[in-house]
Formats: sequence, structure tokens, C-alpha cells
Amino acid sequence: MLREYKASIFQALAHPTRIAIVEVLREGEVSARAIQDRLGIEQANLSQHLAILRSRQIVAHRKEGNQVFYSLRHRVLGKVLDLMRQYFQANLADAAQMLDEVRAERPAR
Amino acid sequence: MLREYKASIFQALAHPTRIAIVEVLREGEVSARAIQDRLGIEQANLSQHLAILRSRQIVAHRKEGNQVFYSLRHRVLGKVLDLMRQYFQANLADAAQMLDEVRAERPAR
DNA sequence: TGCGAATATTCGGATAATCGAATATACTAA
DNA sequence: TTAGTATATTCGATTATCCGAATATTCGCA
Repeated sequence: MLREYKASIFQALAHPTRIAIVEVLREGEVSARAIQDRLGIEQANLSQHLAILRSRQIVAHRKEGNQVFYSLRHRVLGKVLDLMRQYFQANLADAAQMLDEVRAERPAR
Repeated sequence: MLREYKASIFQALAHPTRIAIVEVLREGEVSARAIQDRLGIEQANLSQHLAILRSRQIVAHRKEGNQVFYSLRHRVLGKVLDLMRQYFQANLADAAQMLDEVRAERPAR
């Protein structure tokens, strides 16, 4: 039950684009358009990823006129990302090798 | 690049069974068989999940005779799970509702 | 009113994840 | 060697995720 919840949060973060979104939002409230510009991705694609983050209640959104501003609901998630960075650095050598292997399995995206 | 790595770790944790495995391993080194008994899942299924955790270097394994003992490579991951629990409790009401919704989308597993 | 910008949703195809069943491998002990 | 236990791998079917293209929706402004 708690595990299912945790899994659903991890799953929401299990995509490079969504991690990038969360990292942008750590700076504060940002409009969808601004996120799109900064990440340089398709509008529809961003919107889909935002929908996932919304459905997990990871982000809050607020409409203002034409735009929608997104923000992180809880700074704990930022901390989680920091811990991951720590984890990454502690395993730097292994991690680089692991990434290669993971990529080798499904090449050329 | 760093994001891809983080995403791959999150993805490895994005399953209730694998979270359960990590939680068992927080206690120390445990044999595959013991994990299987505690979780009450199919042998093949456990082995598949362990393979994923291995491929991400989340767990270490050590053969001893007939058995294979698994352990967490890095306790930071335990901390991440703790943060998640914190996060869960801070959002308890919302989280419960969110879980219902997530489950409603793909019912009856 | 009608147009354009910002955002969301739907659709279809491609790829990936998941499971149990079957099978393979490795080791121990008789 | 043979039997039995522990673990891993492969296979095929089912379900989920991902993307871009197309389409909707919502709002502000001329």
C-alpha cells in the first residue's frame, strides 16, 4: 500500500524529461511555455509529462489568464534528487559503466 | 546524461515488489530464497526483479554454496525511501486519494 | 464576433515492462 | 553418477509507456 504509493512516485520520476521538469521547478513557479522553451521539447509531449506529474500530485498548477504556472508541491522531492546526486557521485565509475550497458541494450533512440 | 542515470534508478524502484526487496535488504544481507519467502512471490518473478536491481547496481550479490546473498550497495537509497515516507505522511489525505485514482485507471491487477 | 496564443487531450504505432510457465545452470549430498 | 535444492534465463502473451500528429479547449484582444 505504502509501497504502491512510493512506486507510483518513482515511476513518475522515471523519465529524464520529468526529472528535468522537476529540476526547473525547484527554482520556483514556471509557466508551461517557459518550461517548454527551456527543455526544447514538443508542446504536446511536455503537456503529457506534466499531466503525469499532476496525477501524482507532484506539482501544483495555477491558471493565470492564458497561462498555467506550475510549481513543486513539496520540497522533499528536491531533496530526493539531491540524494540521488550524492548516490551518483558515490558510484561515479560504476554508474558510467552501468549507463553504457543500459544504453547498449536499447540503442539509438 | 545525469538525468538519464537518475531516471534509470527511479525506474528500477518504480515497482512495489522492488521497493519491498530494497526494504528487506535494508536489514542486511539476505538470501534470494529468504526474500522470496518473505514476499511470497514466484521464484522466477523475484529473480527477474533482482536482475533489474543488479543491472542498476543497486544491490550487490555474493554466492555462498548453493545460495546467493543480496545486499544494498548504498544506504542512501534507504534514505530516499525514508524521505518518501515523510512525503507520503505530509500528504496523507491527498496521497490516499491519488492512489485511488491511479488504481482506478488500471483496475484489478 | 473572430483570431491567435497557450495549454490539454486523443489517437495510433512503436517500444518496453510484467508475469507465469518452462527450462537451464550451479551446487550439495547421497 | 544421480537426485534435489537454489537461482537464473528464456519465451510468449498481456498490458503499459512513449512519442508526434491532429484536434480541442480556454482565454485575451482587435
